[in-house]
Amino acid sequence: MIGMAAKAKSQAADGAVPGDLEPPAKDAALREIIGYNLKRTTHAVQAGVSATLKPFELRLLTYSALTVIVANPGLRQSQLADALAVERANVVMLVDELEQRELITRDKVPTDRRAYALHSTLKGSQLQKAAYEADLAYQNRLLADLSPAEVTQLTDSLRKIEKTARGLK
Amino acid sequence: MIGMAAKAKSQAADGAVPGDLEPPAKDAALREIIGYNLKRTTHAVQAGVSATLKPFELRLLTYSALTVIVANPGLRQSQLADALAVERANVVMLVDELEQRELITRDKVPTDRRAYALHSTLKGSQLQKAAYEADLAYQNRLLADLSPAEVTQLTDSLRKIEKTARGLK
DNA sequence: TATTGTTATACTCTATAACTATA
DNA sequence: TATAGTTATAGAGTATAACAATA
Repeated sequence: MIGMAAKAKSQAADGAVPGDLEPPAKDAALREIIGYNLKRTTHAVQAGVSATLKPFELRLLTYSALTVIVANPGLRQSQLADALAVERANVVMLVDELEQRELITRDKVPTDRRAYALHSTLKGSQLQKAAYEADLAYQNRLLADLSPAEVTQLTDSLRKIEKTARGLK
Repeated sequence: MIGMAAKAKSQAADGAVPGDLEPPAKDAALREIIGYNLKRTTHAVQAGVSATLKPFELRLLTYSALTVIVANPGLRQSQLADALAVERANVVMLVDELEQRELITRDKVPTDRRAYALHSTLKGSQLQKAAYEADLAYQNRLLADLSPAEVTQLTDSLRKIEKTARGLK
């Protein structure tokens, strides 16, 4: 909160008040900017997810990568990059980290000697499962104020926007 | 895209197929994770907004800060930090940058010699207005697939989630 | 020529801790 | 003591460019 008096709050709700020296609600100017709402919400959620993942020694990205690998055994690094919507170059150290922790293996592909096939180890699958359950529990708390229909609507809208954004690029 | 055959695509849509060697849809494993959908969408949108702001030589944060300052003349740096949902320390260089570009002024507050009151200059207001219009135009393209009701619902859901996330912290 | 993985580098956003000058 | 602004530092996520090996 921006620390304003109740008086200023009601003024802000009434719209512009000439000579109003108190600032209006903190994000009034950003309220209509969808990108900023997305950013604020994402940031707040990510802080929670990061905290949820901390006991598993996973970050957002390592968790996401591990989840994709568990669900898609044998995929290539470039496919993982696509799935995570980041550049190939940025998954290298990610995969290094998971491999060093023996959560995944990087296996040579006989038919294409440039490529690696990624597989989770048992340890990796187990860690992913535990982290995933913690994440889902966190999400349930996060979405407590939303009806199932609202959640569906939300993810639907997010995907539409993402698709449009990538298309515009 | 993860570069799969149409065959694999339809299999993925049908659910798990034993012995399926093709990876399923790229984000299938992440589909139910609201945090990841938020992140992906936000990232895609931010790339677009950044591109939109580039001609004005503004970044996401400098644009957001300038917008808040234009709408809230005289606010303090700590209030700006609150409005942007970042720590005080992180707005210092932001404000430095805007001040050096003569988009805002940092004025001493007579009643509190620790504080600065932030005001946009004419140049700053004009730049903000132009950038804001470009941003709104981009948003309109971004939200083209959504009905007004969906947009309202989306921002509503985002705020609910943000509030819950900050409350859980 | 195009693609897979890699290295190196840099930028943006953010947090934390410790400091100063006020209040 | 508490607050406003500051400095310094670190970490996370991402992009770009250039390269070797292979297709």
